[in-house]
Amino acid sequence: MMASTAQGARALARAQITHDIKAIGRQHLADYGAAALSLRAVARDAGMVSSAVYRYYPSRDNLLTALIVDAYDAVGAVAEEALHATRRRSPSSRWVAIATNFRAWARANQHEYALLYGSPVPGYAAPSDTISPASRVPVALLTLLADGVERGEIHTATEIPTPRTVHADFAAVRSATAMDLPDAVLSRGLIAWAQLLGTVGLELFGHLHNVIHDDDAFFQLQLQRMSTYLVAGE
Amino acid sequence: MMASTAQGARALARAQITHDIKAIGRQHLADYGAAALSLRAVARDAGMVSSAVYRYYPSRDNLLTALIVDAYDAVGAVAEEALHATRRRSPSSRWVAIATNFRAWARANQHEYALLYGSPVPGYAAPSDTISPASRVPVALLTLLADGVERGEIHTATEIPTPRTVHADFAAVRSATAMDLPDAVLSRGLIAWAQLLGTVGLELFGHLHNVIHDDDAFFQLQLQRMSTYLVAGE
DNA sequence: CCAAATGCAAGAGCACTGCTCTCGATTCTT
DNA sequence: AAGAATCGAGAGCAGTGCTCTTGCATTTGG
Repeated sequence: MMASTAQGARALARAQITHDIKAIGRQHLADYGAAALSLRAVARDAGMVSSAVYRYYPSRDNLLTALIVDAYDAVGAVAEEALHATRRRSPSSRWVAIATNFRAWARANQHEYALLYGSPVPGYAAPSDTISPASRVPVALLTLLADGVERGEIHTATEIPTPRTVHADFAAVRSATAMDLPDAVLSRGLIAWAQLLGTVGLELFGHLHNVIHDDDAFFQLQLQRMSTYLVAGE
Repeated sequence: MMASTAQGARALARAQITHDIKAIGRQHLADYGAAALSLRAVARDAGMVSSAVYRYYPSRDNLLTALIVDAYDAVGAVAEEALHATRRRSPSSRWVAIATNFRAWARANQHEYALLYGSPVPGYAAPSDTISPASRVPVALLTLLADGVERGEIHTATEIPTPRTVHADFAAVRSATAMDLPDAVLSRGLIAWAQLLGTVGLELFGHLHNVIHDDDAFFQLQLQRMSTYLVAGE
């Protein structure tokens, strides 16, 4: 009933154990993947019986959600770091920085990446507390674009008309983020975001096996093309 | 020991039952997703005990592989159909046709799509008999591009230099497919392919929820932009 | 044409999973 | 100090993939 800190020794122990279980779960996730995440195995590693874990996480999906939130925050932090470190650079090089960091995180945390951006685990519905951390990377991209628009470094003309319904959705994004992003820029931004997810997915999920051997150089090339398109349009 | 057709009545029954099990498995896959595909449940639906199924599919992963191959062939056929139906049209409208068909198939077969292009099921290594059906959609894209290059309808100039290692990989694709596709075109083709996978993934896996409401119009818009970029470059 | 070899379905069983419930023991609150 | 809340452990249920044995049916060879 006390949600705050520094309660009794019991509350402290509870916080510690809750954290430990999550850490072990994260290790299992990294080692064996989400589908192989077993509460019983985590319990064994934590030195307790499986039913005891249920005192801390009411279900396996609940633990998975905690890990998902952490992963979104981790990759979001990585993207934001690149965003801020490149404050004075051109929009295209900022996108290169963000995307490069994003891919590096994905390669270093393959199972987490699959959990976030691959197929959702069946029967699992992402709870609402995941949507805020999940939007950190997209927001970083939008910030980069808004900065670029403000400085006049991004092509904003609309060669292709935006359908009315999509225009309304884009307007909602503008008001929700308080960023001034023309339809064409939002459209290209979502193209770049989808292209990044697609390229990283192709690489990580093995679809480029025996086709592309120098993954680093290939990614860099594609990213260079895409970042040019992102700022200049076609 | 007889692999050919029309052997005894027993061999016929075996082929029939093998087919039936796969059909039930496909139904379960469509209904509940790959991770929930249970050999025991399939056996129940087939009216036999679980151990009997092992006479036809030596493991769950083996059945899954059969379903994956079928799914790749199904989506490959859909892409090729669009390719051939648009033989005389412009490259960009051909890509629109292929991508539209691809997305329609993905929406109608969400769990299959997740199985093919989402995160790979953990512990499962795609056997080599999946790579040929898996390449049907990419090959359709390459064919479209090669046709366009031959007719001079695709921008082939190279504004961005291709790294040596990637150039070698691209050259291997050229010789393997016997298609004359300049580096720049291959690079843009892989951008379009990744963008398609990314956009469909974003939509199907719920990442555009509460952001984009008119999925059809949005997809069409993005596709229009991308197909223009694909043929014209930036 | 009958006997041996083979194919098959069924059942039991092993080790694992998520999850629930009960039962003492510890800890916190009053 | 007494009562209430919390905790870890254990047993148990229903489910999973997979293996092995057992008995029956079919196919094949002499």
